[in-house]
Amino acid sequence: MTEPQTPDTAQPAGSVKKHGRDGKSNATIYDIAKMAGVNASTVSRALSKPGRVSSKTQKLIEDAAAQLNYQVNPFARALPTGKTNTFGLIVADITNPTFFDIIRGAETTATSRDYTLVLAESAESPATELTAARRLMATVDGLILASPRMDDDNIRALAQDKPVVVINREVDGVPCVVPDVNKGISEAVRSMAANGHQRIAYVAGPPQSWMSERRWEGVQAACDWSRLEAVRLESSKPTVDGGRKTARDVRASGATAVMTYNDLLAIGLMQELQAAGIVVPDHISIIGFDDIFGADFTTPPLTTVRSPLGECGEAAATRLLDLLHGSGEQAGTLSVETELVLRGSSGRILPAK
Amino acid sequence: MTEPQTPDTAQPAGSVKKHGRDGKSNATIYDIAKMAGVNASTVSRALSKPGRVSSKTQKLIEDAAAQLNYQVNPFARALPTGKTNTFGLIVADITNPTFFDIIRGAETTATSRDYTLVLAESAESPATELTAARRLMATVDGLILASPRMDDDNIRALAQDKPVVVINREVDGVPCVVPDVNKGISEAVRSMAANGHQRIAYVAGPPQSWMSERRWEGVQAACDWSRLEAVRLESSKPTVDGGRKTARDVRASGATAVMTYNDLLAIGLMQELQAAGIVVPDHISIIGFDDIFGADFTTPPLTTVRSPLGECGEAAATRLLDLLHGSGEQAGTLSVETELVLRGSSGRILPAK
DNA sequence: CAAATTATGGCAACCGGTTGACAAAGTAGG
DNA sequence: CCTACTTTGTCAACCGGTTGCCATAATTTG
Repeated sequence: MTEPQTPDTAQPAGSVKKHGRDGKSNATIYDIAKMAGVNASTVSRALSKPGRVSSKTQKLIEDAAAQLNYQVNPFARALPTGKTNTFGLIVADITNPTFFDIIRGAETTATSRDYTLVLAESAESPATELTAARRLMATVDGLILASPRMDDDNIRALAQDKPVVVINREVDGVPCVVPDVNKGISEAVRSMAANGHQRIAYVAGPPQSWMSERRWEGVQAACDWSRLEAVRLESSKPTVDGGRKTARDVRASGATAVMTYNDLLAIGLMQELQAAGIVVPDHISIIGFDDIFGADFTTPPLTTVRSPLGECGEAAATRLLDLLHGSGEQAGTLSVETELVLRGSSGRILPAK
Repeated sequence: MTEPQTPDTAQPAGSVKKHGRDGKSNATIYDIAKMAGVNASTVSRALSKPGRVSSKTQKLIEDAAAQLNYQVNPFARALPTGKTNTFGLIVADITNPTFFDIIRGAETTATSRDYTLVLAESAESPATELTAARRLMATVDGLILASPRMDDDNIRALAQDKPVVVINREVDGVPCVVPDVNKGISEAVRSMAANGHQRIAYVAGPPQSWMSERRWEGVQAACDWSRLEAVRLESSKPTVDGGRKTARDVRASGATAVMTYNDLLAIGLMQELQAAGIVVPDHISIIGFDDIFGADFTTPPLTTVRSPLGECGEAAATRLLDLLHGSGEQAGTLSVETELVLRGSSGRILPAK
């Protein structure tokens, strides 16, 4: 359908030659074999199995290859071996800055280990995500799922097929890389306790977000420990706009400090509160999560619990690569530390006047 | 070297079976052929050439395929055809938010047309960029270069091989998608003229940036037209930090309004000026370029000349896909409009006191 | 110096599709 | 009813590597 039929007359005689094919097309191992006077299989071995051929034929072949500017055809190689030197990364939302660093971390690691990164997005939809994953599965050696939205079962099913590493969520039986929120949260809560806050609100993220629950649990636990009161509020969407819409609930909650599921919510909330004349942090403290790009653009700059997202991306890619090369653990969760980044949006509350 | 030798004893008898291969491996067209009682080539035709086989065998085959949960092997298909349904996107810096919309635009378009996007980064280095491009060339049907740093000649050489589309730069003989800065700039300059500014500074970007020069030319032209004075300043790096460092020069320049090569510079500059007690926009107006994510997080929010980056990504991908399918222009530049986004960082200057 | 090993290269099958050439079957036209 | 023209499906070659098996050459050992 989408593929236009190519009528036999498509290639006008000796007309302008466009892409590829023209003359010095790509050299194959057969060309090298001919030039070096050996068999193609010898060339194949010389080029992939070190030590399998004598050093002088090796040199002969390498010279010929260099001269012909040879490059392996990845498809021809992938066909018999099934290996593509490629892995996939699926993120929930490409424009969400949370994923910027994850992508970069994964890309850097991939390139440095001579792998290619294929990127796909799920647009926050479990169904799209599954489709994308299935599609990628065919062409990659392994898959990284960052903040996946699909069922645990689906993830496990995928992991059955090829190595899969999950970021930002824990799935039984699948290797995961997850920021351990507790350290960062307890630092944050202690800081708030020290500043005299007594009642802390947590603005939750999407209901299907595993991480949002962990953060809420962390906040509750830390508040318990510091003998503060924790209240939970919901948000419509984990975006700046969603954050604005929570302002009303936040004020109604009577909390003097707010932690939000992510920085986007925090920024939106702060904008809305400031627009209503509320001074941050004098009247209310705001703390986000993740320390995304732009978190310090605000006035005051946002205090936040940083997750080392770049590291997560790297770690996940490294783990996946290890898995592909036979080393590395089969499953289990790798924790990375979080920490409080203290900026201007949190502090001591001003005595009510 | 990196590939661990697999000793013959690698597969311990009937041990734990891991990924793939185990039993219900992937079905091939041969399996379908057997099941449907036809030849494999008939299956191939039924599945790709619509109308080439009778409707009843078609149905027979489709049923069998569905039952076997068949999926084409992309490599097997790519080998004879050379088509991979994949294209590459190389950006200068993955963490630069400028590129995120481009990436998303390209990814969305790719997915919607059933293509897969492969992402690579050049880390702002022409050499790395070229390497990445060469590497990708082997596995993709075409390539998009966003703000490429390499020579025009290298780009043309790549374009010789497979379709290439360039974003944010004009290269002779290669299809390009470039925001036309003039409209946005003249809106910006007129706005400043109307607000009584007389002397406008432009903070330039990296010397090898094609776009930075266009913007400078645009600023000059617009200032000429409005009879304002334009002065040019240099920056060390096009980042927030680089922006901070230009604050001194900006103050020394005597300009009351500043346009910067990009939003990052503008944000850094604004932070530094504010830290020195200068009020934006009362004492100085600041206007950025691009309208990146986070440009409205600042206080005051940043006025900026928006480039529709998402559209650029989409347009580039669309153009590339058209090229791949035989339609579409061979070369030439597609302009997309820019516009002024008026926010709080620019305005009337306060009479010096 | 012959026999036993080992290092090296060649042969051919295979990975899973695609496609040109052709034969068999079906449909029309005379 | 027979020839001419379409359909529809089969055959076989091919894309460019990889790899098990075997034969020969080189080297070691007795």
